[in-house]
Amino acid sequence: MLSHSEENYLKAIFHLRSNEGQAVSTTELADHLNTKPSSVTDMLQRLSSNHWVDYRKYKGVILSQNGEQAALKIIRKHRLWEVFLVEHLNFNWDEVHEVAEQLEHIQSEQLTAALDRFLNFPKYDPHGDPIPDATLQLSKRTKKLLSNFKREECGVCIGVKDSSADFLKVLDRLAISLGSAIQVIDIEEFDQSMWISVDGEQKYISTKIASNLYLKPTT
Amino acid sequence: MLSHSEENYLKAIFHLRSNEGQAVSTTELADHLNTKPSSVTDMLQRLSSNHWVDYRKYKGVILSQNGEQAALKIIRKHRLWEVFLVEHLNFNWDEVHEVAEQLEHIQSEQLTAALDRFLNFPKYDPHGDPIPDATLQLSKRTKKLLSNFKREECGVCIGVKDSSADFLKVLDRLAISLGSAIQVIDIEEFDQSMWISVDGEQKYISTKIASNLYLKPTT
DNA sequence: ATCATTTTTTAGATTCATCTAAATTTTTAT
DNA sequence: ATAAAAATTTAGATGAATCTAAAAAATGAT
Repeated sequence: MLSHSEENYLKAIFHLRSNEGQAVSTTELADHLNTKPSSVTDMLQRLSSNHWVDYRKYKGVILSQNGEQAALKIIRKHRLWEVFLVEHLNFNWDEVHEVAEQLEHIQSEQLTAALDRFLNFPKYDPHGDPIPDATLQLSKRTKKLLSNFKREECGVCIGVKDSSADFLKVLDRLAISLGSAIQVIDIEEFDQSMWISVDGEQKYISTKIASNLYLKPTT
Repeated sequence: MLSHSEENYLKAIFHLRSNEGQAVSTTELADHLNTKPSSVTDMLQRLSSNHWVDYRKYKGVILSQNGEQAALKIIRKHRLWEVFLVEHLNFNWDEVHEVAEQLEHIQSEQLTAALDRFLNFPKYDPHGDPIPDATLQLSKRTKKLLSNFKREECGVCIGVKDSSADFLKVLDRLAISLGSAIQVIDIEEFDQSMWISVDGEQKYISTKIASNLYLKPTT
């Protein structure tokens, strides 16, 4: 059984290892976990001796098979709880993280399964991040251009295709930023320009804007 | 901020101090918490130095004002989560405790308040124990004779008025015991004898039985 | 290629929560 | 009232998770 702290380390390694396969460095982990490199070294040696990670002195660390499964379980719980908090307890997006950080450590397979069912097996959390399913499979994060969305579809802004200053300026004026929750309200037949809601505010955007915004679908 | 362990001690002292005002002994606590008396002494000294309890060597411990408020907060969370687990995640009564023991330590006033609202401000948990409200007031535990229940009312068996062997024998035959969930299905006009459901099983009981069974209302 | 800088590890402490074993205090039974 | 038994506390250890300071290894700039 993993301690809270061990779980947090595994999760951090998972998140930092986005750059697939690359080992994560001691300092990176220390920064991410708000701790000191020496503490990280201690913990990595312990996690390594229990085969949760593959750690080599001075060379950094990657998750073992076991470690990755454990990390995915925690991420699954974290994201399920976020869905619960937002959809059923009316939390805002910025309020969920801290609480989900605590809830993700609750140990009960039964609880996780029941929560998943209660929430109707959601595929994405409120930030648009994919939720590992019961078998810990992460659905491919399908980043889609807003212009490919249909009416009613929801997503979260995760990036831009065109990153020119001009484009960023218009996004700023429209109050569209990383993390904005966007739903397509209607699409003009005439030119495919869109009526969308951005964090609850209705806006109108041109086709060119829509075809340069990447969203993660949340529906 | 209290640690998990400190919270568990406060809760244990609260529960054991049912015998109002009486100090709780080291051994009692050790038994209840599955730990050793020496560990209890250590913890009591620490809790005492932070004014959570009033502890005197060899004389036992009682909660301070602070300590009692803290204990009530934990109990409030525990019981709210039990309601959630049973009513929304389809847990059975015997399955909730272990998980609620974990959930009760989640720190978030916002979460507790939102959960309370989501559950529609329940007054009793699934075992019939009262849930402290937002101001930590415990509603008086109204133990009622089953014979005073109306149709549809629910309760949990918490004791008997007549404790003769004859009475206990008939209860045993009817599979009614401490903790049984009872709902009144119908009451015969003729003699006030009752059709009830006991843990889901329909039973018929005499007026005399009904007037010797104490229940805690859960509705 | 070597030396300065940066990163990482080791060594030694600290705090929390627990333990066992020994000492002390309280209770109880004669 | 006093001795035996029971309960409680103290003393000394341990393991987890952290820290600071010092030592060691890797990196990178000339």
